[in-house]
Amino acid sequence: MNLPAPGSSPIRVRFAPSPTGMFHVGGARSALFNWAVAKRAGGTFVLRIEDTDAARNKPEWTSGILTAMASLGMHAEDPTFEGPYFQSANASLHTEAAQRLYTQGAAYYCDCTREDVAARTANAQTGYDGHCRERGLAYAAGRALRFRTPDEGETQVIDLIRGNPTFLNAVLEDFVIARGDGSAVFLLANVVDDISMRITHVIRGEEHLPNTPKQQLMWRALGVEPPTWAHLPVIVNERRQKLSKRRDKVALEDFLADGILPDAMVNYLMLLGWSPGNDEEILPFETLIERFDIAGVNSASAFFDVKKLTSFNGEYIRAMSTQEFIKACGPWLVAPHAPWTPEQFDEAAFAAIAPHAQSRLALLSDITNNVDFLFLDAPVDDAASWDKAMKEPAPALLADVRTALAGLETWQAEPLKELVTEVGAAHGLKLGKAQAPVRVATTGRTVGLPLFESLEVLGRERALTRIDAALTKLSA
RNA sequence: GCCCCGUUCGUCUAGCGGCCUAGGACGCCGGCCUUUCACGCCGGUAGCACGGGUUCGAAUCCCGUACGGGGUACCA
Repeated sequence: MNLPAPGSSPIRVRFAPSPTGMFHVGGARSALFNWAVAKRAGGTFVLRIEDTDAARNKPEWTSGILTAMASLGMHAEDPTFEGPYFQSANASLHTEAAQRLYTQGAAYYCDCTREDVAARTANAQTGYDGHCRERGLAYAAGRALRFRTPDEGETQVIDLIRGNPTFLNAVLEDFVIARGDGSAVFLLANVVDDISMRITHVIRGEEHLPNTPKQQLMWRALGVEPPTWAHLPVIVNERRQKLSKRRDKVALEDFLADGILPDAMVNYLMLLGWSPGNDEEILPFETLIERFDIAGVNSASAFFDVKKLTSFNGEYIRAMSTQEFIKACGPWLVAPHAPWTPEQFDEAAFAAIAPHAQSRLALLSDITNNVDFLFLDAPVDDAASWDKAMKEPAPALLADVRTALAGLETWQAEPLKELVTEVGAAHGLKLGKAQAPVRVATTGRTVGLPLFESLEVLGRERALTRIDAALTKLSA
């Protein structure tokens, strides 16, 4: 393991995800909070991949984590970013530490089987009963190493978020720190890694809080003062259960693939469990970092509200320049998202219509349906829209519009609007009603981008062809 | 069972003993604007889990209760 030179930076926070093949939004928030703490304090952000189960780990999972973090602005190129390190690379240090604890008398070997323990402790309130504590067993294959927890006193955890929870040492069982084959378990490995990387702040999910007193005991047994902890509240679904990848949508990449902008995601995630102050919520990441205080993070679990995320996204979309917006739409203008071919796509037409789309989208992925009428040979066939718009007096109106359109001098939004207004009036219809059949005939849908701007971009020829097709369909 | 954590509008939160007639944001509802749908603007709805204390005064401090969550593996 490639360790940093000592004394290089005052604060070192570590983010330690396990590679699972997907980057969870909860993990993303945790990474962001770690990152913010490191940045804010001018310290170092250390990324350590907990690849303990190397057999099940796949290299692409690790790169997936790196890619996901980079998409949110946490780049390995950043001078305050250190790593990634791999837990598996530190294995020899882990077993050394276990050895040391045994030599010191802080740990002892135990040959009890799970069944033995269960039979003896059936009615007890704590787990392991300390059966082998004083037996003086030496190491032998199959014997686990247990940490000798104190019988009295209490262990106080210094936690920036939840005050300082204290645990009675008496209820801490003598937990296993190394398996029968000599390898260290996660609990110990973590402590050894954090010590060897000189971590000063551990910010992680609250599911680790009950482990913390055990880890603190090990830090001290290893001769090092424990770090400062911060246990983040979990993120829950609408049923108040911890977000699970089996039942909930939690993959960061899924949200990005749906057209959530990374900046919007970062902004939203930073506000889950924390608030930058009284008023504004939409703030650039730099400002959020400036105001961030891990001690101000709430201790209650928070619901991941996709609606609010989406609303933020809409604001971010509207804040972009037209050029940025056009660029951001890129992925949704080609297959598999778009139903048209590259040959059918018209860059200039898209650029012309883009500003009208930008002001009304909440999700980038919605761009496809909004502009498909420009690139498909015929408007989409939407029966509901057709039935709604093509009632009487639509046929007669459409025929009149068609005739007038053919003779229109300048094919531009303003004159087009005047024309439909006039024809509509002749049929006793306000523009709101009169535009509907024209819209459905040319775009296929009852709702969409501003009609006359759309027609302008569509062009006279295609507009007339489509209206003719609609008239034919109506008379059939 | 045992241990730990939590509880302010539906949701995310502000609040850290008087500024609270509890503020903002998302959602929802209504209105304006309007070529549909949106955007934008204006307005509205709705909350301190419950019960005891402490205090001149409590959403804020303490103790219970209830309800939620997490942990309790030779998993991570």
